[in-house]
Formats: sequence, C-alpha cells, structure tokens
Amino acid sequence: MKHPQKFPRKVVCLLGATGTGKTAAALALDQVASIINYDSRQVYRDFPLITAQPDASERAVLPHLLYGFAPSTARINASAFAKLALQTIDEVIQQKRLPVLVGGTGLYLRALLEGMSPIPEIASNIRKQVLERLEQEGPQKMYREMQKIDPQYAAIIHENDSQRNARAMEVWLSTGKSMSEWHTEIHPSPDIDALKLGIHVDLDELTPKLAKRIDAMLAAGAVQEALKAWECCPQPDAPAWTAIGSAELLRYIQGEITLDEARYLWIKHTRAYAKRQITWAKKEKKVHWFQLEHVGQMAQLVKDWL
RNA sequence: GCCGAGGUAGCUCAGUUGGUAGAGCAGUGGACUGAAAAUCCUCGUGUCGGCAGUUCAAUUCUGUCCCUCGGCA
Repeated sequence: MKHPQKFPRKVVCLLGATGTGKTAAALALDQVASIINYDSRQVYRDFPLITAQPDASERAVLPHLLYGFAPSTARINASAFAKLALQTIDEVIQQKRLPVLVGGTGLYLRALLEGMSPIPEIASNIRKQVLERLEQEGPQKMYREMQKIDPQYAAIIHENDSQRNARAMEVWLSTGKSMSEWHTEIHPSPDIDALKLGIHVDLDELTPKLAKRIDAMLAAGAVQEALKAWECCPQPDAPAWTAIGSAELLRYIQGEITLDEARYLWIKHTRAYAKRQITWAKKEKKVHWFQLEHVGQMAQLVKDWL
C-alpha cells in the first residue's frame, strides 16, 4: 500500500550549535536535496531575521521546507513537529530529492528519529487546570504529589522543575497512567536511516561569532522586525516571543531596558543556549563530527553513504 | 585643602557583638520523552585596600597612609 518509496528512508541530519554554519554546510553537500528545518523557533513567520532563518540567496540554491510557516501564537510541540517532518521527508523523497535536516532543537530531532511514547493529546481543560495550579502553588507541592503517584519519575526530575512536574501531572490526570508507565511503552519509531553529521566549534571560538551575528542582525533591522511582529501579535507569552533575541528586544521596545542592555542579554543568552546545545549533542549517538575547517569533507561522506 | 560615605569573589553588595566570610549576577559542568531558543540541577579561597598598634586571636577595634565617590571651598 503505502510504501510508494524505498525503506528505510535515507535522511541526512546536520547537528551543531547555533551559528556554526549548518545552513552553509548543507548547501555545500552538492546534492539534489531539500533542506528541512528542525529548529523550534525558525518555524515562526514573523521572525525570519532574529531566528536566523536562511535568507533569500540561500533559499535560491535549494528548496527550504518548514521554515517561517507558523504564526507567532502557534504552539508546535516535539510530537507535532515529528509528524510534520516525517510527512515532509516523504514528500521530498517522492520528488527524488535527498532530505537534509538542519536545525538546533535536539528534542525535535530525537522525536523524529526515535519516536516518542504514544501519549494521547491532553484535554485542554486539564492542561489549563494544571497550569493554574502551578501558578498558584508552585511546582514543589505538585512534586510531592508526584512522589506518591509516580516515585520513579519523581526520582529523575527536580522539585523546582515546573514544566516537567506539570507535564507529569497532566498526563496522569488525563490518561490515568503515570509518566514512567508511558515511558515503558514501545516507541512507534519511523523507519529512517539517518546519517548524522556534526559541526564542532569550541564555545570560546564561537562566542565572538555569535556577537558578530547579533550585531549584523541589529544592523539589518532586528528592532524593526520585532516592532512589526509586536503589531501583529501583542502577546508576550506567545511561543515566538520566547525566542532568544525576540524576548530581549520586546523588553527593549516596552521600555524596560535599553537597546544596549538588550544586545548584551541577547549575546549572553545565545551563548548559554549554544552551550546547552553542545551538551545535548555530545550525547547523541553515531554522529560523524567535523571540525569547522573540515566541513568540506562532509560531501564525500554523504556520497559514499548513499 | 576640609567634611561625609565607601574600599570584601570577575561584577553588585551582605556579614562577622573580634575566632580568617556568603548571596545575586557572571562563569563552569550536567540533566532532558508533546513549552526545548523552554525548564531545571551542580560547583564559591577571596592578600575582606596597604602598613602598624591593641589582643591568645583582627577582615572586624584603634592609628596612619593610599584609592574611589559625593558635598564644600
């Protein structure tokens, strides 16, 4: 039926911290490819500059998919992303092109390649109720309850971790099964053969480049982009406004901090984020790592693998 | 020059009724199953401005010098 193409699906994935030149490396692979985004913030349409989406000249070289398609209020989670990405991969393969995944959200890539526990959608009223509780009483009380409901999961999360406590609680209330029970379920992992290529750059080497990139974004109109986005979507808790860069610029346009402070915080937060990405990527299995000056060798590896 | 307030971690500061000191931020390492550019955790020796005095013991009290910031000249 439903196997119009060869399986497993062959997919190239590029990993590496923000600002290491993944987009350029993907274009240099010299393949009939389509680039597919796996970055949680580059999906937002109102922030092409601030979230460092590929520009027009880069898009002219190869098709770029799953970039800048979502409104700022759209909440896209790892599971929803994985479904979208798999669908996109199949379309690209059907066009006889090589899917090349480029992005920086480790969880999204893992959700796509390894699948997630088959936890059903949470009813919106339960979610709302849990979030209200979280706001009123903080995560600690919920954590103590979680220790009774699911001691196994409570052991691996922290009492201050509001998001994971709330998630565990909503899953329990909504499905009657605990998180750790769900985690023992078999993941429905898609049939993908992924070639993972990593670009490694030292954080100290990367930091000045990140600062430079941010200054270039400011020079290219990042403030104007934020102002325009604020006109369309004046909701500070919208997902797109939690992106690094847009969050700091929002504080600036609301008069809370100066532009200099916003720039400073933007650089600082970007660096911390790059560090988190590096920590995550270190644990990723079967990655072929390349030093920045050797990314040119990626193309040959891809050719041999295909 | 005089008066006042200070000089303690990379930064901003707290504190020690005399027993050599601790927060926030920064930094570091890490965790991560539907918010992930999110969320959270670990890690704090620094001539307590210099010198001298009192004391068993001074970063703390006293004297003096240096420096910074106000105010007055």
